[in-house]
Amino acid sequence: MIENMVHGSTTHEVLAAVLQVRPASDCINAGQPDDPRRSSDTGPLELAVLLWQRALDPQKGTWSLPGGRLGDEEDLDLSVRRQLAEKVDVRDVAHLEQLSVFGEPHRVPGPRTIASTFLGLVPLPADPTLPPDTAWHAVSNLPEMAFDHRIIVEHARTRLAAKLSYTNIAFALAPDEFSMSELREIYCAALGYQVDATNLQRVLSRRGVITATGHIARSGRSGGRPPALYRFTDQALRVTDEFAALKPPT
Amino acid sequence: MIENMVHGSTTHEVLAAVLQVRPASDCINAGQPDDPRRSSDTGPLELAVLLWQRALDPQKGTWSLPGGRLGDEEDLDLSVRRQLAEKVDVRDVAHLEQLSVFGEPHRVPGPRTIASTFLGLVPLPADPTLPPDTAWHAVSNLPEMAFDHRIIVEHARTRLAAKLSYTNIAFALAPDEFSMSELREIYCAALGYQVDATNLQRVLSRRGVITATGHIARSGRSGGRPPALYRFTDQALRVTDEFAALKPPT
DNA sequence: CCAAAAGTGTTACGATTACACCCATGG
DNA sequence: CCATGGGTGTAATCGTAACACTTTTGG
Repeated sequence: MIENMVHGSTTHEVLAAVLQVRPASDCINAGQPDDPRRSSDTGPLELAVLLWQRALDPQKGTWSLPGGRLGDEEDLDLSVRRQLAEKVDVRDVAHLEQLSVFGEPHRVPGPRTIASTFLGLVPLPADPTLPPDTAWHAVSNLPEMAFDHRIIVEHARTRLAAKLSYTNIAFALAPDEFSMSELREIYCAALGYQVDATNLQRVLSRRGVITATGHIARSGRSGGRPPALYRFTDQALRVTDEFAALKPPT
Repeated sequence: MIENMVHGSTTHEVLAAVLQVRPASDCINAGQPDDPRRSSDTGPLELAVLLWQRALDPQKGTWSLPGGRLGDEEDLDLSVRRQLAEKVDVRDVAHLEQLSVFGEPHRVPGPRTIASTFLGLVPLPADPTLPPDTAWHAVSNLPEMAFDHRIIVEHARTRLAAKLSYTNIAFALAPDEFSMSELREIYCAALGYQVDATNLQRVLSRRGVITATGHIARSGRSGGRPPALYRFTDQALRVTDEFAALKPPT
């Protein structure tokens, strides 16, 4: 590593908290096994983050966010996508947005490194094959993490929960087509509390966030009425309920 | 300027969009002179941003946000505060928060420079004496601006408007003590639309954002009942109404 | 026919907006 | 005593939460 501490010159890295709602059984240290009587066959869902384990010092053995040094002619977003593709073989990032910058002079050992952090979301059906040092971890039960990476994951979780409420950001977590029950479980996993499928349907429909496809799925092994399928109207982030209060006059 | 394009090494700057709600007459290019019959004696209020005019190329004559190169051992927030104090003599920043990072490789000429951008707020009574090349500009009527600085101001305005709705961020715009009419005008100026003082009172009181001081101001020259005075309960940012929808069960 | 899952409808509640009305002061 | 601004109260509206009830399927 080239040491280069000329005044005003710093190293810049990007770090991504890549989140996915996925079957808890596929995560390391999943949270408490919840409600055993569940609809889908895949087991309970859990909000998970992608981490790799450091094989070398500093902080050998702790878990880190994927990312790395920004290329000379590289845009920040593209750098994140490149590093996710190269280092952990993840190419299905449906949404990527900036979180904050971490710039404390000694946040990591060695030359001063400023980190731009990102939230990335991977939709449910995708299950990329990961390198051996890489794994999904339940956000509710994080391992010992390197440097300031734990805070970044917390930021990501908070941002996701907030945007689930006032944007269509769940498009980046859900499959193309889904039943309201499936979508409900995704919301429950991401938010960490129970959401009612009926009301979720009404809220998202009135805002135009989801659209019925007209397709009907087959009912599961245990019977039950076959569910109607929906899709997200847009595949890019859209704010749907901007103001919590003090709305502009109509 | 030291050219230093060693791989991975970049220059880092901070840029601040410093906003204040202030008498429109003190701003360059204030918006349309609104409603002439107004309460206060200072004239209509306007949301303004602090800019300095470039005396040299590149982009000579255009207006820039205050900021500059990050110091070697300097935290980002402190760097912003230092540069505001040194370069434009502003020390009354009541609130400072990160906006996004701009990292396109050629966003400015010369060596690659990544900019961390910030929103700063200055409360109303403060009126720092500015250097001659520096002035407040109405956000509704920005001059020709350098590089990507106009976008940054737009981000700042959007962020402020959003947070006025679900946080106590107005503490950083208002004086220590104020009547509801005064606060109403601040909200109107910052949001760009009419807000009702009665309802503003109720919303902010119920949330505990403002507290009555018990003091009563004197009525103005044109008579009228003397207004009760209030203050913000907290002098730091607090989220008061987190979820727009999909609230967690009680 | 019964259990399970999905969908529909109704009610209740909370928060905000809009607006009419009363209060206090200066001229 | 009247114009001006400040404060209080109430009704209307909107959106969501909660929950009971109906529909459709598999065993």
